[in-house]
Amino acid sequence: MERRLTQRGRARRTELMTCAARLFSDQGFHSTSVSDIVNTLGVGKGVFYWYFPSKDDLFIEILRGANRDLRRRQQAAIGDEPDPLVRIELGIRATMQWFHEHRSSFTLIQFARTDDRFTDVLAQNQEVAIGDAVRHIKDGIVAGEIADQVPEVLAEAVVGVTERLARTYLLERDEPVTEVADAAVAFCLNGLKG
Amino acid sequence: MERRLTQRGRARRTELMTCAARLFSDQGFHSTSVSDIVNTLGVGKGVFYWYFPSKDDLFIEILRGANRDLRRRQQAAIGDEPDPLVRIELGIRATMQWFHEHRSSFTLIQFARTDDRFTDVLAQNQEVAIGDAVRHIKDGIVAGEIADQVPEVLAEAVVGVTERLARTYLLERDEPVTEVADAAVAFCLNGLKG
Amino acid sequence: MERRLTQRGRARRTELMTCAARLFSDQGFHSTSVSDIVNTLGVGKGVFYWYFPSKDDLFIEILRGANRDLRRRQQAAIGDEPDPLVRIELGIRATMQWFHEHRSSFTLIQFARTDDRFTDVLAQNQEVAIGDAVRHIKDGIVAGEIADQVPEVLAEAVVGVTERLARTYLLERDEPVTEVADAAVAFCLNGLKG
Amino acid sequence: MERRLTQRGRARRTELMTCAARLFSDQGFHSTSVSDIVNTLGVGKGVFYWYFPSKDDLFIEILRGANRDLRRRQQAAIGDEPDPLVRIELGIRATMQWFHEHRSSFTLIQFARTDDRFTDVLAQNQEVAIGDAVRHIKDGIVAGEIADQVPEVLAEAVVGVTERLARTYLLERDEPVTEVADAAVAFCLNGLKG
DNA sequence: TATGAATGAGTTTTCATTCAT
DNA sequence: GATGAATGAAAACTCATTCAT
Repeated sequence: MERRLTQRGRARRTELMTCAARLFSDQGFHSTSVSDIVNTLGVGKGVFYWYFPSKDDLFIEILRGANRDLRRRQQAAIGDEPDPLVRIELGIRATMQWFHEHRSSFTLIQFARTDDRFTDVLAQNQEVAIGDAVRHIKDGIVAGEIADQVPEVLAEAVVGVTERLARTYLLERDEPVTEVADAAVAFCLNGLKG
Repeated sequence: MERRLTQRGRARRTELMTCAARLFSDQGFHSTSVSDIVNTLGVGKGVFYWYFPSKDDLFIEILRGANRDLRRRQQAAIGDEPDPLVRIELGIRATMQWFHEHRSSFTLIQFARTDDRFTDVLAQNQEVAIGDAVRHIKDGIVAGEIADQVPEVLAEAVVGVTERLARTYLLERDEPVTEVADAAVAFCLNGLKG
Repeated sequence: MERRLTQRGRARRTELMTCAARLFSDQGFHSTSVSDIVNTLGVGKGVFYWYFPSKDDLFIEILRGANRDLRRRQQAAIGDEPDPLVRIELGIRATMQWFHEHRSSFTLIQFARTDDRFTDVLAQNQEVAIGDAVRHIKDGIVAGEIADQVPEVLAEAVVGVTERLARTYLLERDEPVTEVADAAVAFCLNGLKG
Repeated sequence: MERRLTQRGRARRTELMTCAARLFSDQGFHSTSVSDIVNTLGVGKGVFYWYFPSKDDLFIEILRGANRDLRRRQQAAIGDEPDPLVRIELGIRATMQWFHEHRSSFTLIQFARTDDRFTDVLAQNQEVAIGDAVRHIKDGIVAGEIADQVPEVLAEAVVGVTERLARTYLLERDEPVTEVADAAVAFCLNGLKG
């Protein structure tokens, strides 16, 4: 049942989501209990269930929110750039930057992939993301700048490189974003050109 | 405590590991209880704790075993091939094939990355895997066949592409291994050459 | 604290009681939360506690009201009929009719009997009801129309028949009231005459 | 999943059922928590869930067991008595005696009627019980000893009288069984003869 | 070796009630 | 009078692990 929230209510809700996202990413979804969350905020346990029907639902909302945000960032970065290859480059860089700023979200997405209850949400998100990339790649193929391969496969490859470098160098080793982005861009553009 | 096992004992142990691996990958590590495992095998709960000190330990052993197996496969595939690029190609293909044959292991590795208790084991495994790839890449750079970039970064990129394509096309969509491997190889070799 | 209510206030109060009675009888007392009640009416939770000190109190009031109503109906039906047996018959018929029109109340009374918190209220109600019947029966014995047995026991038997037939045929099978009442009357009058 | 129980296991299971039945009937089903049950027995909470999948299931088993027992008692009492009216009388007396000895079961049945989760079980039980009575009544009608009315309705009336007198005089006032049974028999036989 | 039984801390969730605005 | 927010004790249930036999 959708609840009508006051100003204060909306603030609480956001507070819960932020707090939970951090705890989930730090200790893992399963190791974070609802008690952990409400204790961290210093509120009663009922508060949680006033705003979310269940722990799972909260997690799903976090996932959805993260994806919405990432996509917004990508679109903003790409703007109305005409060259498909440049669009892809801008997309990779924006993604890298966003992962850098939202490490916790990154971890959550990784986890969500391993639990049946969340794979659906993820699948929807992925479809959109891959769809975006595919459009640019098709443009690039038409323009003769990208090898004539199945665009979707190329898109997956680009995403694979970006995510992997982000995890290893941004999350685990905390290296400078720009350099990591440079490496990803270089590898991907070469991979695409064929 | 290391236990001295009889012939039959070793068989039981393996049976437990195989069964657990399948259940973990099907339903997730957390959703699979020790009871699930022993019930599936139709044995008592004591059996489990006779062979493994804890559920975590069992999982770690599974991970270790999987990695040992994958590496063996890669090395066998590469043999003493002299050309570094071909070595990389053979490695990618062997990996793809192995993922195809051991889907469940793939899922488990994905999961292990999201839980602090297992990241250590994974890190060790990864180090070895990346180390292998790095050697080939360095050879390739020396031979002038690969762009002069940080070899480790390139290795990560290759692994990123391989894993991603494996997950999307082998696990989720069950497409023919060879084609997926072809795509991975093509993208990676281009990405490496610069 | 007795509250002085405005016109509108009394309406609200009645609305709450009616709504709660329906929910209690549909889903059971325990399975109906105060939230359910106020949500059904589309009001805030404070409203409930403005009109009733607690959920239990509300239920008790509902019980009292139902009984008051039933008794009024019986008395109206009996009027100043002189023949004791006819008085009993009219009472049975009125009761049956009332159960027919107030199924939910019937269910609530059944439930109340199983919970210590409400048995007191019920006991009082029962005493009155049995008392009424006992008077008619005594008159009947004096008039030689009813067997000379302990009047209270006979009264209980009559109530037993009436309630049972009401539950089985009115509530569970929704059969026509008159026929059910006929059957109850026939059995009871025979039972009484001895 | 059906569990294979040892001697000791079966004893525990019975112990749990007996204890729970008593607590349910003393304090009510809802007011008795699983913790109450296991604490009363001085065992851990897991024990409960080792033997029963849920609190509801336990309750259902108790209901089924009680009914099985009551019916056995009725059949034993009736034996191969040829006269239908005497059979009914013996049935009423046996029932009364059983209610006397199993007060707690009586309360439980009353409660079960008010909760949707249990009405199914009850309905099955009732069908059997009414069916038994109906057979005797039909015989009685054929023999000309019972009024020619719908047998099922008569059966319901008999049950109504028996239950009501049992509740009022055995449970609430603890009067001697034989006298209560006498009263029930007298009223019912008269009611049946018409 | 193997089994069924037992433990109990820990988890998610519910809900009657109170409170600040 | 009325609302949404907050409380927190208590409930049902889970499950890794240990133990007696």
